[in-house]
Order: sequence, then C-alpha cells, then structure tokens
Amino acid sequence: MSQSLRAPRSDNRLPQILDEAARLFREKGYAATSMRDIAAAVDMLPGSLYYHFAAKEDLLVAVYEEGVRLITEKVHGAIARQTDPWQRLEAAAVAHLEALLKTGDYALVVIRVLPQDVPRAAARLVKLRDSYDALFAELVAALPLPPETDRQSLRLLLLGALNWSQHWYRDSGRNTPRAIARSFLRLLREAQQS
Amino acid sequence: MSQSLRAPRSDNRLPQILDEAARLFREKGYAATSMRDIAAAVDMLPGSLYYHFAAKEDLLVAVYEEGVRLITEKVHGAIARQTDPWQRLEAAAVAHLEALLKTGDYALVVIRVLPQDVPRAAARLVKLRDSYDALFAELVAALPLPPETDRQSLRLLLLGALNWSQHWYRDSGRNTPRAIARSFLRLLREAQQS
DNA sequence: TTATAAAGCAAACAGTCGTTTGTTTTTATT
DNA sequence: AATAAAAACAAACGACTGTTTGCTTTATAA
Repeated sequence: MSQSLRAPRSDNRLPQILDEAARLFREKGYAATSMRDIAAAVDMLPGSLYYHFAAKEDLLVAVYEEGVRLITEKVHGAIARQTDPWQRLEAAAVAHLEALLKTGDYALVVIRVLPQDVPRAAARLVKLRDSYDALFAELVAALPLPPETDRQSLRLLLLGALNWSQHWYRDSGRNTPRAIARSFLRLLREAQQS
Repeated sequence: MSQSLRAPRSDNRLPQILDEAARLFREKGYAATSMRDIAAAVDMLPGSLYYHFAAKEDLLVAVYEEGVRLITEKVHGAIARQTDPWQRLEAAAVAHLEALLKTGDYALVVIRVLPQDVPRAAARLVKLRDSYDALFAELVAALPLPPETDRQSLRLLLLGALNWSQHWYRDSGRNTPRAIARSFLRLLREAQQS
C-alpha cells in the first residue's frame, strides 16, 4: 500500500496546533474561534494550518477524538482497580470529573462543542460520544439495585450533573473534582442500598 | 421624565424578531447566528434590526431576559401550590424541565448560550442566572435532611442533571419532562428521608 | 553532499460579518 | 387632510471569514 516514504520531522508542530486549538475551542467555542486565532497562537500563518488539516472541521474532529480518548483511558484505568460495583462507578465518576476539570482542554471540548455546531462532522462526533456513554451504562447495569429502580435515570442523573459542573466549578483548593464526584455518589448511593 | 410621545405601532414586529432570534440562537448558538439570518427569518433587511437593537449583543440579552423571566414565572407558579418541602422541590424541578423542553427556545437559550460567549454582556447574563439559582437554593434549604447531608451538592446534582437533559432529550410521547424530573427526584429523595 | 519530501511562507480569493448612513414608507394622532 | 413619529428600505463601510495557490525553506535519508 502507498504510505509516506519518510517519517515526520522531529520538530513536528502538530501536537502544538492541537493543544492551542483545544484551548481556544473550549474557551471561545467552535464558531467564535477562527483559523487565524489558532495560527496566531502557534505563531504560524493561517494558510499553513492547511498542510496539517484539510478544513477547520477536521481540526475539531481531531481534538474531539483526542478528548474522548483521554477520558476513556482515564476512566478505564480507574475502574480496573476496583471490583465492587459501587466502587467502580465512583472511581469512574471521579476519573470522569478529573479528566474534565483537571486534564483540561481536550476533554472539555467534547462536553462544550455540540455536534450540531458542526453539521458536516456531526455524525462522527455523536459516534464518539456514544461509544463513551456505553461505558457508564455498563457500570450502572452492574449495580445491585432494587428491581424498581430506574437505571437509565440514574445514569443520566449522575452523568448530567458531572458534565454540567464545568459551568459552576472554580478551582479553589478545597472542593476538588474528586470530592465533588464522591459527594454526588454519596447522595445517590445511600438512597439505593439502605 | 422623557418618554416616547407616541405609542408603538399595532403591527409591532419586535416580538417576532425576538422569537426568531431565540430560535436561531438556540439552534445554532450565538456566534454562528448572523444578524442576516435573523433578518431573513423575519423577512426584513439586516440594517432594519438596528432600529430595535443597538447591537447583536443587546438582542441576545433581550432574549436571555425573557428566558429567565419565563422559567422563573413557571417555577414560582408551580411551587406556590405546594406546602411540603419535597413536594415544592419536585414541583420546581418539573416546572423547570417543562420550561426547558416544552416552552422551547427562550428558556433553552439561557442554558445553551454561555456568558463567556458574549464578553461585553457577560456580567448581565451571569446576574440573570444567579437570580434564578437562588430560588432553588431556598427550596433545598427548606428540606428536612439529616445534618450531615451536603445541601449544596444536592442542589448542583439536581439542577445540573436537569439542565443537561437538553443534550439527550427527545420528544417521544412517553418519557415526558414531567416524568424525567420526577424520576430524578425519586432517586434523590429515597436516599435522604428513609 | 545531494535529492527529496515535509513544513511553512506570502499573498490573495470570494464571501460573510456587524454595523452605519441617508432616505423612504407607513401608521397614529391632531 | 396635515403632521410627526415609528419603522423599514437601500446601499454600502471596513474588517474578518475559511481556504487556495505557487513558491521557499528546512530537515532527513541516501
């Protein structure tokens, strides 16, 4: 098969482009961030970005993919160390929130930029999101709950609250992402297993 | 005091402008909606909008204010008919979600458009949001809860999940906004009062 | 050292953006 | 019917948008 005959340069600036794009997309949103903004942030001319990405939308998709990859990786790593179903869900919630509020830009782009903001790439973005949601669905399915409990609502309640936290969270030493996630889980857990 | 000497016309198109602006802002977001989009939606020339609003940002603020007014009004009406603290919170949650998912555009703009998207008007938008949040804080404060319960987390958990529902909710006959809100409250309530 | 591909520059393209200005039409009041 | 204000038109402004093109620099592999 045809593949590039030479390896990319060692001073590859593609990671830097992705970093700044992620930062700007999460700060200002997709539509309000121009290719010139991104180019200026990496000290490059606007046209040069098109050597790396065919279109602005493709740049977003790349950031989005990296964001989903980062969160998924972190959550997988966290739940692997637990066996008790409630402990696993708590570990996942903590990892999810830490990925969002501490890891920073990439993960938050996934939460902030809506598929409908990028019509031509919407399908790809939705697919990426869904693959992640399935992970939490499994964790909730494994919980020992009374039969009348609505597991879907439980998942939506928890994940919605976690994702929404980006809007009110302020980094303030106390009230860490970990503490917030645990507090949420405590409120949900006590009700179900007593 | 100086006020206009003549009443506005009876065929006033200002409400129509607000309606279409709300619809577009909620569909595409603030940055991706142009004044020309709005003008076309009300069958007007772009420049004519500036008779009613000095700037695009002022148009957003007007939509935002109406959105907050609508939600606040609906929630106030709902809790006035209840006396039990948990019933009052449930009524508020139902009203909040119905305002978001049924009333439609105005309320959703408040949830979707972030103050940071509109730097010059951010302060005004934040103020409007906070005035509403205080309402829920009061309702949660009135709940009869064990002393160790974190009331702030409870409020953030509930309100976050409600607001996030815009991202996954599909109008499907079943699973009404009312049913969703009740389901959420059931999950929270059982834990705290048993 | 030389060829070759990767990466970036320089400059422009056509289109869109929010907004302004001067003028005209339409309506309510007298 | 006359007048004055409300509302919209018509046309353009400069700035900014995503993107393309042809050319040059730079690092790597032979």
